[in-house]
Amino acid sequence: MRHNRKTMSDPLHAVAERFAQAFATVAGDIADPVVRPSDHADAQINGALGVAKKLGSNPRQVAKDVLVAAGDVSDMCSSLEIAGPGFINVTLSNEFLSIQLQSAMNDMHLGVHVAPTRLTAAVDYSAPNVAKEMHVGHLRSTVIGDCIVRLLEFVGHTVIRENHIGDWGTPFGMLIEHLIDMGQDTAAQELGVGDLDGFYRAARNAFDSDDAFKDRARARVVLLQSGDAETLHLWRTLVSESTRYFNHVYRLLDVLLTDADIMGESSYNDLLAPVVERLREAKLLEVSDGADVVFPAGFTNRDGHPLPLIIRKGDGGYNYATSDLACVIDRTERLDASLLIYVVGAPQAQHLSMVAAVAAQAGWLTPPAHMVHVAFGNVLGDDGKMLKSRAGDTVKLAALLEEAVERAAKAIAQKNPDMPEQERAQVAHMIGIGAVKYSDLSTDRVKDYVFDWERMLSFDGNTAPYLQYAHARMCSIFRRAGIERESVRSVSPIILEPREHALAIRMLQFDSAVWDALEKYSPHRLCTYLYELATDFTAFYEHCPVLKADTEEQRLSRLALCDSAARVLECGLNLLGIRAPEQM
RNA sequence: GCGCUCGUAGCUUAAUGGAUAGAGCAUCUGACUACGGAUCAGAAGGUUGGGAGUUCAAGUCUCUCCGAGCGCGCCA
Repeated sequence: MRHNRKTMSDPLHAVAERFAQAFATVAGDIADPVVRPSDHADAQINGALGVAKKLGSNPRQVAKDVLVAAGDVSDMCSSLEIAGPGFINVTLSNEFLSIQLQSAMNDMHLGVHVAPTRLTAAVDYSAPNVAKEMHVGHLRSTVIGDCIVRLLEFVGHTVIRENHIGDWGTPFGMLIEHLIDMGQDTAAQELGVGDLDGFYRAARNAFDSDDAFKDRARARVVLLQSGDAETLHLWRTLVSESTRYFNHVYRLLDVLLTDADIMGESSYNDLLAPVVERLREAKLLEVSDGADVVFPAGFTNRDGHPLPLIIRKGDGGYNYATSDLACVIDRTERLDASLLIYVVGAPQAQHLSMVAAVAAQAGWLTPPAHMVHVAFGNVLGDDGKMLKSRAGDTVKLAALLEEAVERAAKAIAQKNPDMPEQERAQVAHMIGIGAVKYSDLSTDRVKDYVFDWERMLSFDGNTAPYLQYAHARMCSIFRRAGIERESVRSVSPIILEPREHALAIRMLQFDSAVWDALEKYSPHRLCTYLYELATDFTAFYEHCPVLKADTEEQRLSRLALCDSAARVLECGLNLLGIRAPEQM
C-alpha cells in the first residue's frame, strides 16, 4: 500500500482545510483561518481576530459563529474552546491521529507530500579549487548544498548537482611549470596524499622568486588557452589528482557528490565568447575604461555612479562574471533548469544579484525561472574570529574530519567498550561526521557559528549524537522484545496517554518540517523538528512502558509508535546527510 | 560615504504578525539496583542593542540611532 501522497499529513493543515469553509461563510469572503501551533492546545485558530477587525465586530462572537458554521468536527477535534480575545484552541481526537498516523506510515515518504509541480533544479555548491586544499570554508557550502539536494529530490524534483570547481585561470601556468619541474610521478604522489597546499605554495614561491620560471609560467598560460595538447595533458593530471583528493574528502564527509557532478570553470570556455556576443546583440554591452561591461539598473559604486558588471576585461580576458553568466545560459537553456540555486557565502550577494539582473535583462532568466542565493556565514573559532589552526593558517577540512572521527571513537570506547572494533570504527565515523555536519546545519545558516568540539560531540542537547542515540534506543527495544520491526507496521496505534498523543502529532508534522526547511532553504528548521521529535519520544518512552505494557494490544501499539518514530528520525537525519546507527 | 547581513538568559541559540519570547549547556533541586542513566522530572535565569512608528496584536514589518562583520570596476 505504498503511494506518493498528494495531501498534507500535518494535522494543522487538516484543521485549516476543515475550517476554511466556515471562515468563508462567516467572513463573507475567503479568509485564512490562521492555524498555528499553540502552547495552550494542540493548535490554535487565530483567524477570528482578523475577520472581526474587517467586519467591525467582536472577535469572540466571530469565533463562536465559526464554530457553529463548522458544524460537527468531532471526527477530528475532541475539543474546541474559545480563549482570550478570540483564539480557538483545538485539541485533536486520538482516533483521528491514529488514522492519520497509520496512513502516513504506510507512505514511502512518511507523510511528506510531493511537490505540486516538479521542477528541474541546478544546485551549485562545494566548488573547491584544483591544487588547493579544501578548508573549512568549503565545509558549509558542501554540507548545506548536500542537504538541499536531498530535500529537493525527496519531494520529487529533478536535481542536477553542479560542482563548479576552480580548474582554469592564470595560476595554472605556474602550477603546470612546477609540475614539470617536479616530474609528473613525484608531483602526482604529492597531490595524491593530499598535500595540495604544499604544491601550490612551492609553485607560488618559484613564480615569485625566479624570473625565468615566471616567464615560463606566462608562456604556459598562453599554451593552455590555445589548447596545446601536451599542456592540456599536464593540466589534466593536476585536475584528476585534485579531484581524486576531493573525492576522498567527499566520501569522508558522506555527501552525494561524485565526478559526474563536476562542471569546472573550464567547461564553460566555449560559452564565454557567445556571452559577450549575445549581450552585444541585446545592446546591453557598453565600453567603460576599455572593458566591456553591462550596467544593470539599481547598482551604484562608492561614488554613487552606476556600477558595472565587467564581462570582458580591458586586456581581452574574461572573468568570473562572464563564466557565471555562461552558467546561467547553460543551466536554463541546455539543462532546462528553472530553479538555479547557489550555495555560496554571504559576501557574494551583490555579485550574484548583479549576475541575476543582467541574465534577466538579456532574457536568459525569465520567470518562473529564477536564481536563489543560499547564503551562509562564517565558521568561527572560540575567539570569535574566522576559524584558524593553532599555527594561524586555514584549517584543512580533511584533518578536521579525521579529528572528529577520532574524538567520536574515543567517546564510544569509553561509553560502550564492549562494541567490536570494526563496528566501533564505522559508528565512530557516523557519529563524528554527523556531529560536524549537524553543528553546521542546526543554526540559521546566514549567521556565523562558533566551532566547538565539546558541544557538537555532546550526547546532551541539540546535537547529532543525541539524535542518533535516541534512534539507537528506538531500535534497541525491538532487540529486547525479540521481534522484527516490520511486523508491527500493520498495527493501528492506540493513542491514549498525553505523551502518545504528543508524539503522534509530532510525527505527523514531519511533512511540514521538511517543506518548511525546503521553502526557506533552511536545514536548521528540520534539525529543530528532529530534536523536538527526539525529546517527545524520550518523554513517551519514560512515561509509557512499552515492553511492560498492560495488554498485548498496547504493547504492540507502543512498539508501532517506536518503529514509526525511528523511521521518521532516520529519514530526517538522512535528509540532513547524517547516518543513524542502530547501535552505538 | 553607499549597500547587504547580524545583534534574543552567563554561554550556544529557536520562534509563519498571534496569548505568559521556546530550548540546550552551565548552575541548583528531585527520581535509581534502570524497557540502553549516553535518562527523566522540576527550579532559577529575558525591559529580544536603544528609541519612535504601523497594527486589534511586533523579537518579527517601517524609520532612526548604536555596535559587529562583509561588499562596493577589470581576483574568483
